[in-house]
Amino acid sequence: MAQRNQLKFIILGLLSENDLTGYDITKAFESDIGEFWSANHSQIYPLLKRLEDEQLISHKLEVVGEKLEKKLYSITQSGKEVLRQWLSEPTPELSATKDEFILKLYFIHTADDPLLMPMLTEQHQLHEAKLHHLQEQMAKKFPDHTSQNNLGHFLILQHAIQRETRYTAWLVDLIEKIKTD
Amino acid sequence: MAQRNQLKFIILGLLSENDLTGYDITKAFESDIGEFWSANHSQIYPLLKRLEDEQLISHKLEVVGEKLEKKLYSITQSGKEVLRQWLSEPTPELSATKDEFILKLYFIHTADDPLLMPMLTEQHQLHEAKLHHLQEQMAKKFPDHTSQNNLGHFLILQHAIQRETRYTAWLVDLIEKIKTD
DNA sequence: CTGAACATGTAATAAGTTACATGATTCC
DNA sequence: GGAATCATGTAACTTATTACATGTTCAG
Repeated sequence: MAQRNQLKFIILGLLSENDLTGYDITKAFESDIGEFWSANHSQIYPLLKRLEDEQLISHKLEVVGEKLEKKLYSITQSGKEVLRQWLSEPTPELSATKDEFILKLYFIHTADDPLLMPMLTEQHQLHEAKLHHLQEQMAKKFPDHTSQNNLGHFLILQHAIQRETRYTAWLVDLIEKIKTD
Repeated sequence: MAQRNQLKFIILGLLSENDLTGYDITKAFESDIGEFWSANHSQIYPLLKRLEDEQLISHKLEVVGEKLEKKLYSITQSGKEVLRQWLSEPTPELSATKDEFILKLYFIHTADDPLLMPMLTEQHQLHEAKLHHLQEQMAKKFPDHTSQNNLGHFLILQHAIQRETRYTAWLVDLIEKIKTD
């Protein structure tokens, strides 16, 4: 997808919370934010340079040990404004979901197709695992069931848990129905 | 996204049901399949050529009126095999959802942020409209509430309706909760 | 001392969007 | 006759993935 550079805003958003290195940002996509967005380091490092050229962020060097230099990035005032502008803009596009399993399902025409049941059980396992993972994240990040200063993060976890609960239940129903055919 | 060419399989899948022109395929992404995938004609026409080079599809010319030539594409035996192979492969990747609103929400930290409520009401409208649209589609495509020879299409519509119902309910809850704060 | 994790980059390629470009047919 | 829709293509650019490439630090 060549959509209008959402990654740029994610980086600004993350830097608005903490100063981070490119590596830290890469890691963020493997945990927290990875629940609902992805990016590789090979995309992140060049973009950090570009954002610095645009003066939305700046960096200072931190030396670790003998010689390893880390670039610790901070958001600038201008960067904060760009971030806030993005947040305040309408978000009128409901992008297509692009779930490969759903795509495949579209091309299964009858309940007796031998490919159907394996597909359903595979997805059931995957979504149940995802659900458990999300529930663990929720328990870990919000142990007292309140959002504190992280309302957004709390809400999207809650939302994702609801989504996966619903997805899993749909698959279970379907598996039952097709079994008893 | 440079994911492993799902569009290729969508085209093969569509052509396995009917012979179609590039224009027909483009239109399919604006209706049916557009609920859960998107593609532009500028991506479709070159890919049709490539798939023909790979001998997965072939075309014959149909002349309409005086001189307009349409290319009506058909799937080949080899194409059918490639499609079936794709369908039978595991689908172990739960791709990140990439919902821009969810992304923005992540960076809203407190319930009293003035940006929050407008975001929620905007999304509520969008998702409610989407839900209605899906319900209409369902009523139109499956008026007798059975899937006939289109199980897959029926199921993904059902799934999408459940998803949007859940999404809308979550937003309504949230709006209520924040209002009475 | 060694392997895992930290840390940063580039290159090649693929996928996707937006804009440019043209012409025919059908319906009113 | 004119507008909407049908029909097909290319060009320029951006975004994203995979692979290549290198070196440091820390924990056991």
